[in-house]
Amino acid sequence: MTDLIRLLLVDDHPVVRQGLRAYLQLEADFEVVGEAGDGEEALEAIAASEPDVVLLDLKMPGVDGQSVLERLDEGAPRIIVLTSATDGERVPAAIEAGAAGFVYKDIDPDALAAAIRTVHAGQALLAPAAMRGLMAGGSGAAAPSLTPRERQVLGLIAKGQTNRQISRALGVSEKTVKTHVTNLLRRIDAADRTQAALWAVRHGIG
Amino acid sequence: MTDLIRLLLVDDHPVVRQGLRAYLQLEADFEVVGEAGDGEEALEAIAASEPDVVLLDLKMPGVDGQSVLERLDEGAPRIIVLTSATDGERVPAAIEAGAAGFVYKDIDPDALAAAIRTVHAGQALLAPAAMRGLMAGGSGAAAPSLTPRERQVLGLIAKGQTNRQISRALGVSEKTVKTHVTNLLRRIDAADRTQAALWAVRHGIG
DNA sequence: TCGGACGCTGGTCTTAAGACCACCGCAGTG
DNA sequence: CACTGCGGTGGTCTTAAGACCAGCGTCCGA
Repeated sequence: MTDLIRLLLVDDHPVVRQGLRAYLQLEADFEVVGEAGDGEEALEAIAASEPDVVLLDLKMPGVDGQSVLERLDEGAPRIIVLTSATDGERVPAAIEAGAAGFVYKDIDPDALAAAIRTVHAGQALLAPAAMRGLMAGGSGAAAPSLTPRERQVLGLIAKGQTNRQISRALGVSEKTVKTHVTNLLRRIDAADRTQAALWAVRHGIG
Repeated sequence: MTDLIRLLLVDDHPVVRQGLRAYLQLEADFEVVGEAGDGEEALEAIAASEPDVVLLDLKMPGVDGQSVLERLDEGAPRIIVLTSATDGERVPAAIEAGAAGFVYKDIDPDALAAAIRTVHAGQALLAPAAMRGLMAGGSGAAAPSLTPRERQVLGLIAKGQTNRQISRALGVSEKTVKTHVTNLLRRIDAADRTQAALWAVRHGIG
């Protein structure tokens, strides 16, 4: 095997990185060239070690995975997003920001190795069926489709505020707040403010 | 070294278990006698392999860590709860249910080994300062003050369900659900279901 | 036995929430 | 110019939500 795939592991939990390294070192065509515990370190490590493929956790303190994706240039390594079942909602935005695909953290080692090789070969990863609906609707239903004001109102809903409280906070009438609420509920396909608040939490709003 | 500490690793992410095993196998006085990916497996593995110390993740699908703690008997192994910075709110309830202490998942290997030995020797782990306030007030304001049914209803609120939907899911009248909602709102000091849902998310319910 | 906790249910009432109708002004675009 | 998007506001109406009154039966501990 002459074509080594250079890997960088980015996750804030050392045990995750250690576990990944333990798996990946067993593959003859992989070389783990570095690790990073947050986005800042990741950017430095990418520049320093020039990996081919980065396994990137999105949810990290400080500079997170999404920020890393957004700061990478054209000639950057391929990115596989590591996610867990409860964090899947961040994935569409990450894909849109340039990630080549994603895997669940509970993936078995053979599948992970295959994913890495697939991505390294320039192909896209096939999303699990359970994620396709989310990704199909994801870009359309994701936070960017909210107007700035709607997003602001949503953020306050996600802090548990009533319409009246929000109207006072923003210096507008309660009627205006209700309008924004009605509009944003339709956009994010939520039936009520409780669902909207939960949606906001999952999308890192508020 | 004649006194081996038998360890069981419980976490739904294989990479975490693999990483932990990689660390812990380096310690001469530790023996990793098993792994489990959820609470059910954990209970079986505890019975089968009789570990001295269990490293237990609280947040797992199906039977979770808290349930494991609640099902263990008096003569059970010592439990160290694995948590991340964002899941700290579950810790007080876990301690109350019998865990000997907790460590963050980003702990370094030496500190983890020391924690295991401390717990095995029958001592309690010292909580980091950042957690003391939470634990001091934790027992009073934490989830255990909710009745089992209230907790269940709260879990469904935190999934965005209406009272009617919850009544159908639980096979009770909507009136009953409203009663539980009224009661739980008062207990967790929330003004409405949206705040309750957010509270639930923060406390790892639902 | 009694009292409290728990789960269940009914009734009455108020109100916040949200849908859907309408309109305005401003800015940008074809 | 006409149209769209955005932010703002008013009106009407329905209903889900939640507070607070009541009651029942079961279980458990003092």
